[in-house]
Amino acid sequence: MTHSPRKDQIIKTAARLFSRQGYHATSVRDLARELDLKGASLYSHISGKEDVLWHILEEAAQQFLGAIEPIAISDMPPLEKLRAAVRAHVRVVTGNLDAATVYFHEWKALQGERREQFLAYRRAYERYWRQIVEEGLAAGVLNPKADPKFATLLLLSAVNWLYQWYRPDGPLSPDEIAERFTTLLLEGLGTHAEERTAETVSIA
Amino acid sequence: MTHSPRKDQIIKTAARLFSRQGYHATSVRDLARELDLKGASLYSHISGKEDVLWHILEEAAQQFLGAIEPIAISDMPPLEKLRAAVRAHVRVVTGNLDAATVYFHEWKALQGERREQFLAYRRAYERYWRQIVEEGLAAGVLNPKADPKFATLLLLSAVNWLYQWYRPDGPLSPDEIAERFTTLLLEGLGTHAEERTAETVSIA
DNA sequence: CCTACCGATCGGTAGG
DNA sequence: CCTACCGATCGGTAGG
Repeated sequence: MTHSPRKDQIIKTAARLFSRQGYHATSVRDLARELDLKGASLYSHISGKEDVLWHILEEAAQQFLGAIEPIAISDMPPLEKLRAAVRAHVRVVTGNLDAATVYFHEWKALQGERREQFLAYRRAYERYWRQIVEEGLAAGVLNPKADPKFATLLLLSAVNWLYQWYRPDGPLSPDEIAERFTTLLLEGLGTHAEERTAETVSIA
Repeated sequence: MTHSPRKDQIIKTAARLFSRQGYHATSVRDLARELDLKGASLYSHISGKEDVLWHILEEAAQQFLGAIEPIAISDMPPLEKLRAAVRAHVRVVTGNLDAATVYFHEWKALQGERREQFLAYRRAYERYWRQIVEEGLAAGVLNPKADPKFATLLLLSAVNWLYQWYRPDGPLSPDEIAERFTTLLLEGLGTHAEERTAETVSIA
């Protein structure tokens, strides 16, 4: 976006405060104090408190969409798309942890048209995931027993929960986290002992 | 708990409002209006706004713990425990959707000791899940490549996200949702074509 | 359960 | 970017 450096700083600081205390629990004066100025002075840079929230949410939404879109419309093999999408999502969350937390937690504070706009962004994002899953099913590289809606939900659940537990000082890099999650999701938590035996027998 | 019917009604109504608008965005007068009385009248039943939040959160925490504990300490086979735990969790969420939403979203509004107490409940709950996963790994019924911490995280992500999309008027019953999730998580989203071939060959 | 009221704080504006 | 200020609303209390 084309903000002044000061406005960027305000938005970034607000994302930190909103992510920790929540939008409603953070006052305009809290935000101002963090920036070493008076509450009233903020209003030469912003038009209102919700305006700040909107900028955080919109930028986060653009990041998520901008990360997945090129993957979804590319001609990678479906399984590669899935891996790339998880990696992209994990990178956005880990690279913008405050904004991502606000994105998942605080959008309900939006009113009216902006709320609709935000939900449209989220639906568009989920649609890309759904597309990738359906391609994988059509290509026969995803479990044919998986309902597309449910499989998408499972993927989104896993990646969307990341902001709850990710810590930058943890032992795994974002890409390692993505890799492990994808592998676990694709291979499954089970050992498939019964299925495998049955299949081996039937093949033999 | 041993509340008066009126207090139960207050807590239930508060859970509905808190889950929709958030704790900080819901005023004591909003809550009173919903109960057809004046804001000040609430204070003969409650000792403060945070008190109401605490009751919602504590009851939700007790429900989650009360559901998983008997499963975790039972002598069911590990895979059955996992299925039962998912089913129990889904039942708690779907049967108390407002409280569950508050449980996941609004606990940050708690201050001091109650916040610590709440986090202790959540850690205890996650520990039960971890135990079940580790039993499954030890018994050889879970994918030996799965890191216990990661596998637990994946399970919790899937079940914890449920409150975000579950609607009581949806097509699937809670137990059907649990069943599909467990199957998908255990079998995995992939087809395992490569692995299966490799194993078949090595067995043969 | 009510009326009446409290001080504190809210988001935001005026004017410089 | 500041001081000074606004009306509205906040959670909560007193007293009945």
